[in-house]
Amino acid sequence: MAKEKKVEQITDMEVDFAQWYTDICRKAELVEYASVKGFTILRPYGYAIWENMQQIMDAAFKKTGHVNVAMPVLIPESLLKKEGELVSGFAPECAWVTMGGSEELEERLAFRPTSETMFCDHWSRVLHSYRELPMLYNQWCSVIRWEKTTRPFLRSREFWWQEGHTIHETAEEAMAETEQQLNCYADFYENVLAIPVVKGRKTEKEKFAGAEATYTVECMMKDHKTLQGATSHYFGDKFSRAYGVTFAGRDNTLQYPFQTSWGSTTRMIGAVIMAHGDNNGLVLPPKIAPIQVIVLPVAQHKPGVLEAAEGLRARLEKAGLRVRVDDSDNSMGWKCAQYEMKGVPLRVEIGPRDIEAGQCVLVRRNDGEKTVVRLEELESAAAEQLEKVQQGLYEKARINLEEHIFAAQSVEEAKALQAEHGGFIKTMWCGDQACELRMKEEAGMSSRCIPFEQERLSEVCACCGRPAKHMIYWGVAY
RNA sequence: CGGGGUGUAGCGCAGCUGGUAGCGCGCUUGGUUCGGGACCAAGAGGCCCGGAGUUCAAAUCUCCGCACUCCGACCA
Repeated sequence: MAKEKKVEQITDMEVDFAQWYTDICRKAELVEYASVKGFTILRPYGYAIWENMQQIMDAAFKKTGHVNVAMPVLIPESLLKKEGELVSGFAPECAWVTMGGSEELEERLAFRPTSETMFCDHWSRVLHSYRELPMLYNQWCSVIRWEKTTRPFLRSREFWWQEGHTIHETAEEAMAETEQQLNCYADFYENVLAIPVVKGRKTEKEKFAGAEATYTVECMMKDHKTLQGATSHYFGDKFSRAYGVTFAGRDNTLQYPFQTSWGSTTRMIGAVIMAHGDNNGLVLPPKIAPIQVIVLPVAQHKPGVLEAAEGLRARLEKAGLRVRVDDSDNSMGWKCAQYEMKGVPLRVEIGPRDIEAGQCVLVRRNDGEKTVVRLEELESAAAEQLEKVQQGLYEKARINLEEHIFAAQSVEEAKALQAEHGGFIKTMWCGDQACELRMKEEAGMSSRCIPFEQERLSEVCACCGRPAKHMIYWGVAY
């Protein structure tokens, strides 16, 4: 008989996945609601996860020649309006500033929902020659989109992200950049977040407003709904023409550069929660965990125990790990539960009996596996266990993805498969938006992407029976 | 933006056949505990979401807002 749980109980995911998710966000102290609807506060523990993500991604961006900049938060309406598709895409969710002090503004100013317009406006002034290309810019900031319904990390009216914006001399270079950055996201998801992805192209209906093509990494959550992980867009020269961005080419003719943009957001924290979390709480991949190892002294009042625990902390820190000791006088059980809730990947237990035996106990968060190790092997053993957590998480997520991709030959079959299993339903598709709308209408699924890795499931579109152009993945998305 | 649910102590809730508040956890102090969510004692903590009504009297009844939450539509 389980004891009554008294510390911050969270709802089981099988009972109510949405409530489980919200419970983790709040009780692991990642996020708190702010006083304006749809706005959230990233608390220290949640922000620390974001900082770790930022550090790793930022280093990857810099390695491929990108530099960081900071653009203004406000966009004049006239500037936003220069590219028609972008405006119609984002206008419905813009927040506007209409007053400056007590004066009504001549022209209202939009809070940036995304910054293509400002990058273009800037480039139209500073770009002169092909010699200055490419310009590989990125910015870390928050943007505002007036969403109707909001959920922590997954959809809020303000969210933090990075937006990369680049311009290139040729279309080929810009396409290569788009692909490179998509791969950068895929690598980050798989190697850092331990979440496997499906790479592909968005349909016309789902692509970014104003883009010529949008590429995406799609992931599978534990409730078998899908999440768009990050996107990379190819713009051609559409925006540079709209914003008058020009340069003198090698042949001294005036030319328009080719452009890309790519973004990833704090939604990735939501992805981690729903890809790895369990009924005991959050489970963090070691590479982004604010605390990678929690050292718990057992019977800490006994002489020598706290000192031993501190010694382990010092050694692990020296080995480059993020480590904490909990020497509060909460019970052992409470502490175990607490750090499980917070998703700390590895727990080290040390008590009088261990000290006497010259050992300590390592416990993995993802599968509860305990390993007794000699004290002198602590550093290598901890590193090894953290690696096993990373691999264990990826492996479980990979199986969850692979076991939830189903092929269908008709809308009815697709609907039935989705209802029974969730996941990605793959079908052939003629490329017609009418069929896409029908799938949404009748089966409740949107197109997620046209995977790069194509299969020939049949010769005809599952919706209309006409000749098929692509295999496409459908799903219920966050 | 449509449909449901919920707003009372930090958190979870009770009180809702009107008479200005209570329980559990947490918090503070002291003590005993400590190998998986400990125990005893003494405390601190509330414009009962907001605004209008009805009434001698409103957490409770009536309207109107607002927020959160879930399910759709829209979107990272």
